[in-house]
Amino acid sequence: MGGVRAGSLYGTLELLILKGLERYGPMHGVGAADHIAQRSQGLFKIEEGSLYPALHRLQAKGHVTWEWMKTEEGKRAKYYELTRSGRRALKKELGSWVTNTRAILSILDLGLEDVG
Amino acid sequence: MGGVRAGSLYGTLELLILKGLERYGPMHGVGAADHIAQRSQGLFKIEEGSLYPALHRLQAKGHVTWEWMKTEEGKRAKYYELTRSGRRALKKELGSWVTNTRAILSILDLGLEDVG
DNA sequence: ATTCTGACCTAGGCAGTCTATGTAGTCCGT
DNA sequence: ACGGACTACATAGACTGCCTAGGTCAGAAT
Repeated sequence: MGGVRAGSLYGTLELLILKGLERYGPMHGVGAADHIAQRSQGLFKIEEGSLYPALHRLQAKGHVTWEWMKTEEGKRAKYYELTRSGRRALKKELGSWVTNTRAILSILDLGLEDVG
Repeated sequence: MGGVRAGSLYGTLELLILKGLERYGPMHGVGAADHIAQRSQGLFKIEEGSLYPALHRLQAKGHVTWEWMKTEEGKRAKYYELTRSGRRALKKELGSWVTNTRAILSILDLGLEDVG
């Protein structure tokens, strides 16, 4: 059943979404969540109650914009795109995440080989 | 002033405390927090309002026990010690943390060299 | 004795995720 | 054309965990 209460990524969801938009260009909400699920091999299943509020926060901060478009199956969906500010935020938050993770690794007395 | 709102370690505080107890044996609350601050080079400053509730949760789960003792300066303090169940929990949560972190690394398209 | 300090405690706030539920647009079979 | 199924979006309320901002109490220092 894999799949973890994604409390495990508390605080990193916005970062993961931004990264997805950078890698693949405009995506709709469900697409972004799917991307996260796939890249994590199904470990993180983002629920809609987490997903949409996160997208709305990103938009409120000006990190993304959106427009209605059609999916490949012809359904209408909001396609989100990174803004310049979003790219800046991505870079910055990526840096923080790495710094924090490095610190936790050190506290846990783990080396890279344990994570890789 | 370095020091990050430790929201950055949301969900990992109990794990970090357990690890400290494993490494150094019985410690009191402030000692555990100091250990985390030191190993993270001052990045994580655990506030008392986070620290004590976390210790109480660990105790409620049976992962630690405590007894009153004296610090080197002669002050009384609760010294916490890992229980068997605590060691098991440590091992398990360590594994989860590594798994989750690995997944996030993959989503962020980062390699070990970026974290190490 | 009084003050100071270190360790402990807790209520209430807040942010982010989840559960549960609801809505609207599009497709498809009949 | 209509009904039903499906997809994407949306949101209220619960819950968890860290923080702020108070406070208590024992022992040391003066």
